[in-house]
Amino acid sequence: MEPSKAPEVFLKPYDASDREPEMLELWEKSGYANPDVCIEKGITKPDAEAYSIVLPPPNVTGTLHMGHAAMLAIEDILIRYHRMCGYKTLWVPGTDSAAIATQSKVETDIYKSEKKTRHDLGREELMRRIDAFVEESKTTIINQTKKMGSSLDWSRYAYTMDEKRYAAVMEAFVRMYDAGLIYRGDRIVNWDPKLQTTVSDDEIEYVEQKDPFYHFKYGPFDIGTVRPETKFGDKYVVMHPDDERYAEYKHGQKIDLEWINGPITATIIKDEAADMSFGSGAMTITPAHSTIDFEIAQRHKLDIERVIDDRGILLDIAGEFKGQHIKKARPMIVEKLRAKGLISKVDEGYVHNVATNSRGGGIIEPQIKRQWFIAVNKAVQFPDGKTMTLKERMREAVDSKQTEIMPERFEKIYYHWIDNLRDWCISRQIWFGHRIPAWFKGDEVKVSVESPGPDWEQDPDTLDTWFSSGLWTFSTLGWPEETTDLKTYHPTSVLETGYDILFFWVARMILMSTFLRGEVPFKNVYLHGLVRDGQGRKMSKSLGNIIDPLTMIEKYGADATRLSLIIGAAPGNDVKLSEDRVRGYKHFANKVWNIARFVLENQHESGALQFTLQSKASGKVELLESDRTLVAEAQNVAKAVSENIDIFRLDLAADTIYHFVWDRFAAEILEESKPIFKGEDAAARQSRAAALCEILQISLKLLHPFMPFVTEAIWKELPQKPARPDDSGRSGGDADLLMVAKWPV
RNA sequence: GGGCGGUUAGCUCAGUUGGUAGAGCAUUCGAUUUACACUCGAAAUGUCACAGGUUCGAGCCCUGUACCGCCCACCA
Repeated sequence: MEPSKAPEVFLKPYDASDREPEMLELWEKSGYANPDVCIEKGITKPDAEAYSIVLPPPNVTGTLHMGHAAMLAIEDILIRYHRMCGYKTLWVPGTDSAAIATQSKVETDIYKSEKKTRHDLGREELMRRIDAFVEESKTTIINQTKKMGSSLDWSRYAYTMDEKRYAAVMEAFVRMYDAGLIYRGDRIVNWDPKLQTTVSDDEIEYVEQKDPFYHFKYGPFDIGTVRPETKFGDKYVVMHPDDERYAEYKHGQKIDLEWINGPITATIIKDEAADMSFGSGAMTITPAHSTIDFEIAQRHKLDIERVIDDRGILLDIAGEFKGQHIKKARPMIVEKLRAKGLISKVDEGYVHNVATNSRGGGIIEPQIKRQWFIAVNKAVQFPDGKTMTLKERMREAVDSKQTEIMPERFEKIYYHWIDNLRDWCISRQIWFGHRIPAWFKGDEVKVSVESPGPDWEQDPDTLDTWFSSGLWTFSTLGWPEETTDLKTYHPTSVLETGYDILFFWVARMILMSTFLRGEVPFKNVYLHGLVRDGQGRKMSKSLGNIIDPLTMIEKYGADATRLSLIIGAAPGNDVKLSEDRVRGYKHFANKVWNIARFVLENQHESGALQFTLQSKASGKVELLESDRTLVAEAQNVAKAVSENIDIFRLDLAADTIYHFVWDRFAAEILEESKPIFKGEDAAARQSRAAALCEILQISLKLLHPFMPFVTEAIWKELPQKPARPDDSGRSGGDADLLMVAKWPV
């Protein structure tokens, strides 16, 4: 008996760079990433359960890095698995404007090439430049995203600054304002003197710094500071009420003393904020430039006076130092105090944390400013009738398990964040972003989407980028319109993202969704780890240890790149990635390819692949007992893989199928088959060939979510697509593309 | 200062309700035409950080210690 030939493509090793673009085109043409198409073609039942993920939108102006690649791989696995299982499956793509980052990038570029600042250009011109930059660079990230094999529904693409999302942001602001959740007030905020804008608490990064720590004689007290330049206005001495060292001083008592610019009268304040164990236990306060001092001042209704302006220049109160920049003034002030004999001691090398703007900004200077805030401690009524504060609601969402965070340990971190949450400052003084729908006329303020009249001026500020991001799960689905998409796909099934943005984003989406829709934005939060280099270091340009996903895709294929990010990556744990790892999985792709070749070369024994799944129904060929056992084994693997995916253990799922395919199917089952095919027993040959076909199919399906390209490429070469054994959910038999074939469980 | 995670083979890591220590990569030796050299087979390597405790039995549970990493925090 002559062996039938496998299709000729199998005579060469699998070439990912050759086949992947072809598969991408097949998928794109099919439209199967769009659930509406799947329903139309009878692949998905119209009343099937929905499964949806909204892609955390990458920065429009960025390029794809391994973190994105990991995110795309994980989400695509979940999506492809559920699509194959028959769910009405939607994965919504989008990009983010990343306001501050984008604006400062464009500003920097302009300054480099033209020596012009944004003020030279003006607001309109800068916006034009930014739009042009965004337009140019967004195709880059979109194309790179596609190369990973991400089965996103591009017909639903959203951009945070597009018309619909913009409208959603305006609507959200107005509704929250009307509900009394958004207010405008003078409060102490984080001011970035470099970027000239406020920054939210979460965007602050503490950087360790070494500075001299000065001890001053402040009347009878010893006070310390690293910032002498803020001390001009200090006229209150604060100490703990229980501090026995200062028992003789009474709250409110006045003391005359000599200070930087002459004699002043200081007032004693007893407050528990003073730490008895730190230094002398006594401190002076600068309420206008320190959050804690501001709070003390408010508690005791003390005077609050600004010392430093928005650019870091000393004000009138500094006397002879007025007009100086704080950096330059500091040594001069120290010198003067020293000359007056007011310095008692200097500790060089005092290590402390300095607040900086994590978005490439400067050192934060707390300032009192009139800004827009979201009140997190104010009780309001939610759409579902509940009345509570935002904080309480955010806690409840997770506490009640409406939203489950995985790995579970992150729930604690989430609670901790909420408990320490203060009112959220949402206005920014940068130009690129969503405008605040507030209108001013003299002292009057009106909040509305449209201008109230010709003589009203719009608030020049823009919104914190996370305000719009908070709406993302539902603004992408059409909110505020009550669209079919919104009803079908919200709350979304899973929010999958890196653990580093749990606070920035996840918590804010819960806030926005519960308030504006009365429901959580997602049922599950799955947090993946960070991708690091082979030695566990962060990937960075300066270390030169960046592994570029696109390079890996070119060299080893997207399938290999995906697997390298999945296998061995336990939920929430960082992944250490090396090129060797990616290479190893390329070998695996080729292995699968050759398994298919071997099976196809022997298919003549069973009268073509179509036999396999039909055999039971038609009764044409009876599998031998031993072969039935082998098929059952593959089916058990399918069960194990499914169970692991269901609990987000993609690493274990991938590991299971990997080892079954290589160590069991290829190494043992195929090897054992060789003598059978050489043998004289025709029934045994036929039965074995049929079993191998069956196992191959199961394997391809199980592998497909993890390595969609090579499996789809093999599927395409199957001489005859296997017909489906049953039609639960789909009318067209097993599909033309593996992407929508029925999951084998 | 508070919290979280980690410590298992040379390297990177699994080990899911406690039951004789595992994988990949790397190393060494060997093989080869009914798939695959992007292959196959075999070998070697471990006081599971340390010290106690619970248990018939602990990598796993409890207590403590050490080191590494991360997050949070307004010590002036």
